[in-house]
Amino acid sequence: MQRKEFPIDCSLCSHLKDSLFNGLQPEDLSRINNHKTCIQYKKGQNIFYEGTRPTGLFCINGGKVKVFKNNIQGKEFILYIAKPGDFLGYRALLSEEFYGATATVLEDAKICFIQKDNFLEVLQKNPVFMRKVVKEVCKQMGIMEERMAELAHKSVRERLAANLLMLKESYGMEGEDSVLLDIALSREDWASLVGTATETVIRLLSDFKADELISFEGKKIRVLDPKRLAKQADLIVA
Amino acid sequence: MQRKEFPIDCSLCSHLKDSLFNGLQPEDLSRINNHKTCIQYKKGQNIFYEGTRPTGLFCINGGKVKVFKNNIQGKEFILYIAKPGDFLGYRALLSEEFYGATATVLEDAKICFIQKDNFLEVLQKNPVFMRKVVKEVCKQMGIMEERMAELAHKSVRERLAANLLMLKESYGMEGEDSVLLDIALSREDWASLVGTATETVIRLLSDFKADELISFEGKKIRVLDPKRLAKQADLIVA
DNA sequence: ACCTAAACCTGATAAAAGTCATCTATTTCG
DNA sequence: CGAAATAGATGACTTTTATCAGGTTTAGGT
Repeated sequence: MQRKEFPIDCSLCSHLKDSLFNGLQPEDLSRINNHKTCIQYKKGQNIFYEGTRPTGLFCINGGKVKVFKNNIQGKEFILYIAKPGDFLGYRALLSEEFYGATATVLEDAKICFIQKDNFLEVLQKNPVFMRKVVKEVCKQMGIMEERMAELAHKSVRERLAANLLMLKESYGMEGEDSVLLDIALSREDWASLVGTATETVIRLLSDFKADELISFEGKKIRVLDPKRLAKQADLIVA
Repeated sequence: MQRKEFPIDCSLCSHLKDSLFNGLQPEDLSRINNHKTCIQYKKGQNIFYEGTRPTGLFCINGGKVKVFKNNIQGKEFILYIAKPGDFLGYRALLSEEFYGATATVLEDAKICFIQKDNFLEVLQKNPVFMRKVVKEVCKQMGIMEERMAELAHKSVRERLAANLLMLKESYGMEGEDSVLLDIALSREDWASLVGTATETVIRLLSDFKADELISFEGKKIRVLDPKRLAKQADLIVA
């Protein structure tokens, strides 16, 4: 498990514009920049573990990461899939708790780590940044509330369709007449995301494929008919 | 629908010590105090509606309130049950979105309303208070993540047991050898909380009663055997 | 107190989804 | 390259839970 560092300057980071650090004063950004460590991770490596104490903030520069909880039987439930520009691990950092979930690399990643103190100090002395962080956290919470209600009332089929559309928003690459989800998830990961068994996901994805709602492209999925997929998701009983 | 106001001074409020306003500078607290309106609500009245724009913050002085989302078929899912000292509606206020849920009074309530501007200004000029709010929001988020994973992987029986224990923490009144849940929820509300059908809740509660895990006391539930209930909740397959 | 509506309960049935077993395809790695 | 491990797929079966339909009890309003 080698830790390969790579050099990068926050102010030149191509994901700065998508990040919460966007708009930070140059002096604050350089403070962040000067106190960070950037490491390359391979698929399958863990960034942090549920039950451990956060010591800083992770900022994704490249690759994809899943954040999940394990239940007693070891079944995963995926809370988020993070992409470049996203912060990782700030929830537990700000609530001063242990990590509530584990983060594992889905696709080879470059991730910068900012020491807790540096991040918190920049946060404290910069009310505008603080306000942005609060806004983002509350927005995320709204998304979670939505997802929770779905989990409570929608069928697995509906949830799978909803998740396909959700990933289309974040990872969709527009083709002509269809959208490729630029993220390689195993059937097991799909099951962890939707909250169901792997076999059920396999069956439902085949159904969707048979109905020409999606097609498979290697490990990736192409969304052929978002509208009909939305109908599957929305429980439009009609 | 009469709006009956009642007079109260924040600094003398018996729930101040449980509230996020606790520790606020006297001048800030008095600013909040001077710009609030306190109203009495009857059971069944709504505080705010999903899809509308927040104009301020609600602070519960007495009674209980459920915050829920409605799905397309009109089935409710209860996100929180708020009690005196709790803030209501701050999530949407801080994320600058419309309300994502509806709030309805479960037990006659006294609720203070603080105009958005006043709250936000006190928040902005008071980094310590801001930090407390962030901490609380992130803590809530952790709770939601936990609940979401439960929803994804636990059976209805387990979730009902878990919710009984959860409400025991917030509303439990210790008796000798048992704990009364001091909150009157209808079977339908229990179903909305657990994420299941009303009939299923009825059956499972009867089961739990037959197993002498709980007993009924009017509309309230007495927890007789928290330990065995925890076993029901925890999915200790063994 | 009485009437009505709502809440609560029970049983029968059906649908959804989980589990288990097995088999095939695809990676991975020595 | 070939063996082994992992991922994907499919069928049979079981369990869980929702739904529907019918009851009874309780609560609220006049």
